[in-house]
Amino acid sequence: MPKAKKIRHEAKANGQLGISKAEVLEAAVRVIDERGAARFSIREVARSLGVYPATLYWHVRGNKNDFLAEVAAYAREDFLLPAESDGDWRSVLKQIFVRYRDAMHKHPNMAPLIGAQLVTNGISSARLAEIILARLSEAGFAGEALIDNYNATLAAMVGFVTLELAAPPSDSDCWEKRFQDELSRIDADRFPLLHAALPAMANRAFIVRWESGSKVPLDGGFTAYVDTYLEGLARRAASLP
Amino acid sequence: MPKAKKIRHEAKANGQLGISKAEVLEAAVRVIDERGAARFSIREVARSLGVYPATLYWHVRGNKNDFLAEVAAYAREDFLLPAESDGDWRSVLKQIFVRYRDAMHKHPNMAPLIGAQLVTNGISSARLAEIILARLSEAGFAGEALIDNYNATLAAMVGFVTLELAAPPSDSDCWEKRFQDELSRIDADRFPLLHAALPAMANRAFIVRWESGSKVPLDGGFTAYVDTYLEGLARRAASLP
DNA sequence: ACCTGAACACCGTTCAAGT
DNA sequence: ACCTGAACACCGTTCAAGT
Repeated sequence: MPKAKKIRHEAKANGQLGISKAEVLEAAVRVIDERGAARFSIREVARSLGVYPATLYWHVRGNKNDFLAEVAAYAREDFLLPAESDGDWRSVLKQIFVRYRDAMHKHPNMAPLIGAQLVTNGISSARLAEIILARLSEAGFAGEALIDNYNATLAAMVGFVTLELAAPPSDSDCWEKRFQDELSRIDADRFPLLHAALPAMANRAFIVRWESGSKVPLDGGFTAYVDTYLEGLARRAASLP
Repeated sequence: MPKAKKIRHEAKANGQLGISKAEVLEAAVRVIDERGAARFSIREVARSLGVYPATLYWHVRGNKNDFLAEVAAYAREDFLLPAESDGDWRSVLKQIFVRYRDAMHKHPNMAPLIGAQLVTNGISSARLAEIILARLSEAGFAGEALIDNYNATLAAMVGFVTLELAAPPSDSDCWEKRFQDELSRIDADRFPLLHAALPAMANRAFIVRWESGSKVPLDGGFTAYVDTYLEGLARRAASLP
């Protein structure tokens, strides 16, 4: 009997037998948190549970892609705690934006997955949709404009964080050096503004950074982004017929 | 001599011998365009070039992740044509947003990759950074606020499209049916607004859609998103000291 | 219903060897 | 410099068989 199995056997010595779907998904989240989405593998999840790989196919139907989609949906549901916040629509939306970002920063390796995954799952997503629809209605949007601004707002909520937490290509730091060399060779004549701002921007701005937002958060950028979007939303709501 | 090799041998019968790095990256883009990022493999790229897998490791250093990062950077550079547009800063930024979206809609399978990839490469990215910095400066932003709004603007440019073109989990349409069933069971008491808007929103809004933006573009949402962001930016610029 | 055990096709990556 | 050919460890997925 292999070691992992033995551990599992002891852990399950109580009445509970077998493994639940929730356990599988939680284990998957743990694997992604630890190793990153790129190095995620079904066999690794199985190992961490002391179980044969084939077992997981019983709990989660479909292929690896479907598996990841369910993990993303589960995580989103798990991370997005109830947002029963009060205040006007503008401050509630801001709270939701901030809360989503906070949640993702606790699981940075999940962010790209969730951002680039189409599937959503069940109740908590419906609750989120309902809240956003409610606040946009309160702001004055209706009909087709309500739907358009719902899509815009959801994209705004998820968009910044997905980019902010994009993963660097590999763990080796050799490319970081090459990249910094490239930056130092940016032509002051062709790119005067970029050249001038580079000391302040290096590793703190898109395109010229080499570390992810999990190491170097872009707080100022996020605040500017949210405030700008909500300011625009308020202005456009005010000019509705 | 295997078939793919023979083809390649004939194709290279002219003076040109060997394979270039650009050829490798273009082949990779083709593979992603055709099969999607999830089903991308180094061996498949090698096959499409009539070459041994090991060959690719000579042209692109690092592992599969690094390979994908270079493909994403190359594609971004290739897709983002020069944007020597005239007009005030607001209309120029809008043009850039629209152009980026158009480019991504031509290679929808590349969008999630580019959106979730940290690495950028060389000149065209620097040009993009310079243009955005120039237009934001023109709007009145400077110093730390310039950097913050640069980050916000870049995220705004990429964010919506990344979500819009998120990939569905698998090619099987069985989950689409299950998903639509779930939608039809949304509780009208708990989610009144969502329930009411569902006929108009189904497959046309985040959370309640089952097809990607490559099949069902979210044009109205994108327009609302861009106009809202730029309106906010203009207002905040106007109130600068 | 839930899991084992083994099998198969495929992939990423390395490396010595060729030209 | 650039590519072959083979090798190895690992993975996704299936399936009959167990309980």
